[in-house]
Amino acid sequence: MGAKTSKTRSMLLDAAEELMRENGYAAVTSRKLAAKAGLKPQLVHYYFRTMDDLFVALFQRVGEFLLRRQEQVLQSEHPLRAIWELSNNPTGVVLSYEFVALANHRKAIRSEIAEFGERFRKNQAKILRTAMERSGIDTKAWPPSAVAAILELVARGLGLEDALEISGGHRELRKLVDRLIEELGG
Amino acid sequence: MGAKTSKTRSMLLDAAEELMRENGYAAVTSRKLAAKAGLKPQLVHYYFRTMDDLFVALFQRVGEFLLRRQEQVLQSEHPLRAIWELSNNPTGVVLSYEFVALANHRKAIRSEIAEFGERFRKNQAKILRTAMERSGIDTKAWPPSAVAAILELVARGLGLEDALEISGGHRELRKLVDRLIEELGG
DNA sequence: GTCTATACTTCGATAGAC
DNA sequence: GTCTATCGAAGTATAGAC
Repeated sequence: MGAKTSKTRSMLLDAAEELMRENGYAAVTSRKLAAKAGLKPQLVHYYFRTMDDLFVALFQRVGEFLLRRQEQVLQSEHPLRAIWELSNNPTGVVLSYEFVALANHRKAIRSEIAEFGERFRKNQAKILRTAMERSGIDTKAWPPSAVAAILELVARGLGLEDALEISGGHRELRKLVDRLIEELGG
Repeated sequence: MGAKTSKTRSMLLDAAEELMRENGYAAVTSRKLAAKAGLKPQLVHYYFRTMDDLFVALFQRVGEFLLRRQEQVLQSEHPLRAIWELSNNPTGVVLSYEFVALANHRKAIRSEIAEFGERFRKNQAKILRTAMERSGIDTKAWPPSAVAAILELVARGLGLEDALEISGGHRELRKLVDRLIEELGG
């Protein structure tokens, strides 16, 4: 079993991330992966016992990256807008839905995603509560955890529809969100 | 190439739908499909030239079903609640995200989904506009197409998170949605 | 019109060489 | 610690029998 610090290992994760984004999780096979990284297929199994292990390792890497980005949001001048843009980013959205599809039938991935999702949501709610109290919004009528969920789900959903080339209502929706963020954060 | 009316053909589609729901799109292979339906793998290719053709046929079947359900919503006593429940339904949500993942890298599926998505969104917006005007909501400040998008994205996102066993903010969110639907539709 | 025998490609994973 | 030779199972698809 290869070392976690190995350069080769992180090259494999890079290739896996790219393949997954471009061609979906089903395209992440030991052979295609190795071809992309210029390595032999068997090496994949040296660094990751099973393909599931590889997916879990990749998800953890992505998850840690997102949590670091989220901490930067806390220090941002416009936290609400930063939250929105973090979840709306199109390349991130496509990758995240690949993991979701994987999670639908692989328990190891599902529990990773669930754990990350709860943590991420909790942080968002905390950031939101501060911003809302500062703006004098009634946090009883609009619980920050619920608003955080709406904000994230809409941002991600919109990004996904962009990737799928669905655009109905998007112009109006973006304008509406802009206005609401302005009201909440201004 | 087999007849579209064939009993065997629709059995294959049934099995494909079930497999996709339970084990994800990658589990829909000619062999597994045939095993589930008690048939020979080669039969899959008799009724559907390629696996992509099968996915497209299945999506069209599901899409037509949903559009029929949507028409019933029009005649419902509580259209807003009916819209919400149509998109929030957990078994439907899981299947729909499998198709989304497929669409990320198969053009034939993507254009099917895009076409369906636009049609569905447009219908929702029409239902919503009627309901909102009846309740005296300002449809300039709240464009029905944007509200339709929010409603659908949140409903589907919430259903998805339920399937993934993420629950942060859900209780508060459902309560909030209940209240808003009440205000809009009461 | 319906189904099967068969080809041949690609898969994950292990056992063992360096 | 790093990488390779190799295996058996599973994948799609076609050519041809009934």
